[in-house]
Amino acid sequence: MRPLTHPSIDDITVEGILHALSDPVRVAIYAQLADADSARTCSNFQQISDRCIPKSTLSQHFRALREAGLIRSERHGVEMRNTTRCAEIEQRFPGLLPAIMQAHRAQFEERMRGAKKKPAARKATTG
Amino acid sequence: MRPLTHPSIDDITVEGILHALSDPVRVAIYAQLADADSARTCSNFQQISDRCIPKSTLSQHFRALREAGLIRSERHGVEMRNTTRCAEIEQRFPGLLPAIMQAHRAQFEERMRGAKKKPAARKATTG
DNA sequence: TTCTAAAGTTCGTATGTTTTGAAGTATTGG
DNA sequence: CCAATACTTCAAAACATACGAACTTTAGAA
Repeated sequence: MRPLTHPSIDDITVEGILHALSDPVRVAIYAQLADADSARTCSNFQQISDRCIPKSTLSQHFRALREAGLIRSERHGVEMRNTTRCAEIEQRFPGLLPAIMQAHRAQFEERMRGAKKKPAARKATTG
Repeated sequence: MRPLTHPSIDDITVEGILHALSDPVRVAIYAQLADADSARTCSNFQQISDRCIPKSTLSQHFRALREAGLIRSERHGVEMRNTTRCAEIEQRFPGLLPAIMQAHRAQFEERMRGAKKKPAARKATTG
């Protein structure tokens, strides 16, 4: 088992952050970590999530977040505790994470509202 | 040539925006479009960019931006004029794009400063 | 110590996405 | 109609992602 690598704060990139958070599962994990202190471990998140995501897939998602510099992972006994690096990132890219998470919350709430009335609606303009 | 499709404002997602802007070429295109009114066409951007990016690749990048809802493309004669949809997006996800573009600028300026002194420096903590 | 369970990680493969040269499509001007 | 311009589409290779199976690490029990 290769040792966990975390990028130094200076090696964290905007592109890396955006790519990591452009996945619905990863942004949900990150939101859980940032929001409360719940879902700190891999299986903790697996239990909480409504969708059934395999362990191996979740492990890769945590790795992606870690290598993008968004979270820090530490082994505690048999489990892996994950925490956000939001304070560091806030210093390097002020306002970035709050704006993304705010937009994410807004979208989530909008979907909740939409789910009550119209089960599925698609639209697209042409030209 | 299939007609251009632009998502309606309600179908634009945070994940889609983040994914589109997680590519260095696309975020550079978007920055050009948002910043000045330069680089509005595909070949216009090709001339401005320092890297040599094939036309077909650029075309795909413009498509990705368009389908994420970030830009609007209109044919004017033989060329394609691209404009940002930032006003619409600002209404739907307030603060998101400004924060991303601000972080992008900060990173760009930092790279410019770094390029003068240390040509290449990598660091990573372990554990 | 050895066994077993729990929590993650890694590997291999199937599947999906991205890049790019070559060929194709609109549009304009001669 | 023909040539030039400015893209777009296609197809194949390169690269990335998902997930089951097998593996590693740690803790606690026997």
